[in-house]
Amino acid sequence: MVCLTRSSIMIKIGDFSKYGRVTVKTLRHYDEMGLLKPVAVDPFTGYRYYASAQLTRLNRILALKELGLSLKQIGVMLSGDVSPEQLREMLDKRKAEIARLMTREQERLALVEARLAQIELEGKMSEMEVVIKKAPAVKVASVRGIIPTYARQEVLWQTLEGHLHLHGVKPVGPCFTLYHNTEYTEQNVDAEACEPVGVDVPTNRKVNCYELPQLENMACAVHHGAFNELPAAYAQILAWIERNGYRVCGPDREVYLYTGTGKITRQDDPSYVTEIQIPVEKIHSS
Amino acid sequence: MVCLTRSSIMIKIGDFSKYGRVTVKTLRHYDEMGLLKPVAVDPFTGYRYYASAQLTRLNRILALKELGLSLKQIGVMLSGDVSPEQLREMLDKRKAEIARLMTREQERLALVEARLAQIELEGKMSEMEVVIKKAPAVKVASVRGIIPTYARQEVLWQTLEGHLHLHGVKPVGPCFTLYHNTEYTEQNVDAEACEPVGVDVPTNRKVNCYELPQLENMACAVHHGAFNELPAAYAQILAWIERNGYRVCGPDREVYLYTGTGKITRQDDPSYVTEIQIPVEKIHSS
DNA sequence: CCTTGACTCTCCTCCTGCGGGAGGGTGTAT
DNA sequence: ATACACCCTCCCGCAGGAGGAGAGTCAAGG
Repeated sequence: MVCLTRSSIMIKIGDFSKYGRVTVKTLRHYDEMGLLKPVAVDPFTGYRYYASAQLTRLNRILALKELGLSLKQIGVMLSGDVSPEQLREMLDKRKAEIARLMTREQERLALVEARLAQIELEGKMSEMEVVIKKAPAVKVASVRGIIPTYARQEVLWQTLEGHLHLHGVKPVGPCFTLYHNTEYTEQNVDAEACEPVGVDVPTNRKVNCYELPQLENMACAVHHGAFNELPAAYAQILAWIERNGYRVCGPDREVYLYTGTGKITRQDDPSYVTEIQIPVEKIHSS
Repeated sequence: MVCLTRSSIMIKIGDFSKYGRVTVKTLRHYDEMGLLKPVAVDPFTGYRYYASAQLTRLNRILALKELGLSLKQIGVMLSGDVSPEQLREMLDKRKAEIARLMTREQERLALVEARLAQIELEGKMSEMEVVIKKAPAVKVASVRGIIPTYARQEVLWQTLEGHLHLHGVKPVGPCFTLYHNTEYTEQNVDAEACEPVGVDVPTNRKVNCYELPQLENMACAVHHGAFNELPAAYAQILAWIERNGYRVCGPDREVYLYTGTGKITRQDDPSYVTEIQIPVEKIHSS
């Protein structure tokens, strides 16, 4: 059945796998990878024969695998031509990787717990999902001004689109409004109507053209419905931001993804689709 | 270039991928998985057309993916027929999984740091690898006794092998010695010579036959060299055990994987291969 | 109307570290 | 001679896409 000690110079793969506590499949895999070649292979039958001394190398492989290193990295480390400095470098890299993974899992844990808390509270999943995304840099033409209420943006848009039409420039993406108020207000809103453009647009007293820088962390959520429901949507996102340990760190955007014919005629069209994007940063909980 | 807002009821995959900040590949993948089907597919060209309202579902998917859930699980959750209780159960399971993963990574981090410390200290990798392995339950025939020194085990082995030969029983694996001393000693060693057997062997005053239970955590290392070098090997393993937060918790085994002709004639044959197995348990560092 | 360039489609392969199984040869003990 | 336990080499599958080949489509400008 199992080979005896005295014949151990030529161990068949099954016995070697028992001594090393790994599966036969694993040994064949390591052979194929070049990590652990049997001392002999019968040229006729293809049988692999191992020597007990190879358990040392097998253990080395397993020990490095315990550290979470890939088989390829292990192969490099065991290839022999690695200096202690290189070795230390690899382990340092691995250490940083583990640290990254840990913080990531930590965040996930927090997210899951926030979800669970919400389910306890409301008995269901939220109907609005908030996701952290990156906003790429974008060149915009814009008109900024103080408007009496959120609903009264027409003057900004008319100025902007007239200007673009005049210069024959077409937007290259959905338009959006930037809200510069740092506190919530119902009146005298500091708003900036923006159209993404592909080329520079001549500016004047009213119309600007510049590049919005890339933002790494935008809390984004899509609102599907009338504009007059947007405040409720904002409230939900802000609650999410607070629940998940973030803080608002800049002007938020309201991206108009679908507005019917393109002319905003009513505030209460239920088919409108708007994305709210709020730049946030992580609060460093010490 | 990019579709304008007013035509957004039929968004092509490229634009939709920009709005949702995912790759086109990902969208196609989700389509194939059945997670997010476009509202329309041109039957002639195969072009996928999305509606901006589908960003809601996309965000839901991304939010759940952030939690580390698999696409399959997400599919179940979004299928609609999941009660809040089931939902909570799934999240609870996920939470436990994250916790498991975290402790695992924690351990890995400790292992990596132990390695790094060792490299700092010795300037190279250890030449002996220690690995934690499971020892399966094994039925053995054995002879136990107090022997004057480690090297003087012949009497035990002669008794045991004579008995086995008498009953025509052959070992089914490499033999080993169990050392029962709880403290280190050079003299009057409490040793037990063991041969794994497949069937019950008649016992007598000297020879026992019983099943060694399975052990979950054995610190294992292979020594490749003469028996009189074994004390140094033990010292290394014990150092490893201490460095890595374990504690010895039972009698250790010395497994004779290769002993030349099978008759131990010399103590200093450099081709001997011996595995040292020390049962350990994790110290709960509070 | 035609071209051009940007999109889009459907395959196909690759990545990690093996596990499972098919189909077929080996070795040894009875 | 015949079991029966081993061993071999493919090949597929796993998660979540990335990368690319080869070919078809669409819209704008000349």
